[in-house]
Amino acid sequence: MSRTSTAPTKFTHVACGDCPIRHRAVCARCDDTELKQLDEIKYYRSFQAGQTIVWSGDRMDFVASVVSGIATLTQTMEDGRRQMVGLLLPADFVGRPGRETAAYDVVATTDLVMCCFRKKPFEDIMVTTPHVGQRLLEMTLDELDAAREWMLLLGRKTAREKIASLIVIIARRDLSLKPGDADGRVVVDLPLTREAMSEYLGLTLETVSRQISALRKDGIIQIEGKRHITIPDFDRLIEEAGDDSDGGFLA
Amino acid sequence: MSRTSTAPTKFTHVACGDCPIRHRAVCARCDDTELKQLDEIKYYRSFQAGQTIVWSGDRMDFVASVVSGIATLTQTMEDGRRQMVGLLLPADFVGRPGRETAAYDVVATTDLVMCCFRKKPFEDIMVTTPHVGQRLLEMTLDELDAAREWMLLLGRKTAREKIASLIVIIARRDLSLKPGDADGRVVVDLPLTREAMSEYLGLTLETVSRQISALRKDGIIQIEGKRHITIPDFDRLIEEAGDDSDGGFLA
DNA sequence: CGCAGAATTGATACATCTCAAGCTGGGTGG
DNA sequence: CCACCCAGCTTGAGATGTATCAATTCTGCG
Repeated sequence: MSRTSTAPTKFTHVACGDCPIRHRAVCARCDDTELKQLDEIKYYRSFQAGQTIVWSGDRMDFVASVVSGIATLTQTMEDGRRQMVGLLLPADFVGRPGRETAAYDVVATTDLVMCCFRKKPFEDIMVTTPHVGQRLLEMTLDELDAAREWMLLLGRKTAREKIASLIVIIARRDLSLKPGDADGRVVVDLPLTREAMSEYLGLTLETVSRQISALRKDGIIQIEGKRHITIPDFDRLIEEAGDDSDGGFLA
Repeated sequence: MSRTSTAPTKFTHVACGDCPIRHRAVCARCDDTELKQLDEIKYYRSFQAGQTIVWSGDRMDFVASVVSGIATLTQTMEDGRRQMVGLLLPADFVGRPGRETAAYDVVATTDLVMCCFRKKPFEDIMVTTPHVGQRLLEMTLDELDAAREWMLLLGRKTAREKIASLIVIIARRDLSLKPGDADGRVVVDLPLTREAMSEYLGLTLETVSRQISALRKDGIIQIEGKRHITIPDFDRLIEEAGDDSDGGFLA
C-alpha cells in the first residue's frame, strides 16, 4: 500500500467553499446551511491510477463526487467481455442513493481523489433539503442524455466514426474547462489507454489502434508519443465522427 | 386524421385516483393536494400506432406520462442510420423539465395514450413540492441503469445474444405485471416489428430475422404467427442472452 | 382474390475480430 | 550509465460475423 511515483495531492479536509468542484458537483446549489450538513458527513479518499475502487456486487455504504482525476464504470460478462458504461470526470457523482450494492466496477484511470458521503446520512439530507436532490436529478438527466448518445455510437457507428467521436468528446470536455480558440487547432491528451478506449467504444484494442493510425495517415489528427493529439481542423474531425453537424458547441 | 381500425380507449379526463398508472408514474408519491395541482395542468392525447409524436429538434412545451401503449425514443444520423435509445411503457416519463426542444424522435409503436402536463407549470410544481422531483429522480436513475445494461448489449453481445436478451427483457416486463409461474413455460407477445427490434439492437432487420429463426430451430423459442412467442425453458433463454446468471428476478 | 406490408431466406461482400509477431519508450537494476 | 525488460502499442494475415443486395414467401385485410 505504499505510494508510487507521483503522490496525488492530499486533500485531508478541504473547506467546501474552497473546493474545486464546488459549483458543478452535487452540492452546487446548496446554501451555507446545507453545505455545513454535507461537510459533517464527508471524507476524502485517494486512489492510485489503475486501482479498482469498487467491485460490482460489493456492498457500498457511501456515495461520492470525483474531486480530481478520472474514473470509469465498467460491466463485465461471465466470459470476460467488458463494456465501459460510464466515464467519470471531476464533479461527477458515483453511487446511487437507496441502493445497497454496486452495480458496476469503479476503476481509477488516473490518480484520483473522491469526496465521499456516508450513504445513510446523505439520504437523510436528500429528504430534508431540496437542493441536493434537485441537482442530482439534473446531473442524472445529463448522464442519461450522454448514455443515449453513447448508445448511438455503440449501435450504429463504424470503428472510424467511434474513434473520431471519442476524440471529439474528450476534446470538448477539455475545451469546456479552458476556453481555447473555438474552431481551429485543438490539442488534447487522451486520458485513456488503447484498451480503455476499446472498452468505451465496443471494439478490440487492435481495431482502436488501426483506426487511430488511419486517422493519422489521413491527416485528421497528429500524434506525439502515445497520448498527445493535435487536431488541425476540428470541424473535419467532427465530420468524421458522423454527428449531426449542427454543433451544439455552446449549447 | 381519421381513426383506423381499433379505436384507442378514450381518456378525456380521468380522475387521477382512477388512473391505471397512478402508483407507478411520476405522480406515484403525490398526496391529494399535489395530485390536484397536477390535475389542473394535465390533458390527455391519443396517438395511432406508427404515428410520430415528436420530431427531434421540435419545440416541446409539455412533458408526459405514457398511460397505455408503447412508444420509442430514436436517434437518427444524417445518412438515415437509426438507433432506438428508449422504449417507453405505461408509467414511463417523456420529456425533460428545463429543456426547450426534443432531443429524440418519439414514435408510437402501438396505439397510445399519454397524460401530458404543460411544461412551465409542471416545472413550477417541481420546485414547490418535493414528491414529483423525488419520484422523477428515482425513475431517471432506473432509466440510467437500463441504458447501461443496453450499452453492454450494443457494445459486446453477439446477434444471437442480443435477440435472446430482448426477448428476456420483454418477457420480464410482462411477468412483472401478471405474475405467472416464475421459471417454467413463458408466453410473450412481441410489441415490436422486426425493424423496430433491429433499431433497438443495433442490427439489420435481416439479421434479426435470421437469429429468431435460429433460436426457433434450436428449440429455444416457439413461434406462432409473427409476434407470439412461447419459451419452453426460460432459464435456457437467459443463458443464451449471456447475462450474469444470478437472476435478480425478484430484486 | 389479390394486394401491400412484413418477414424469411439466399448469395456475396466487407468490417471487425482473432491470433501472432514485432515495435517503442521509460523505468530499473546491475 | 547502459542494457534489459515489460507494458502499452502497432502492424500483419487470415477467419468470421454481420451487412448488403436480391428474391421469395407469408399474412392480414380491403
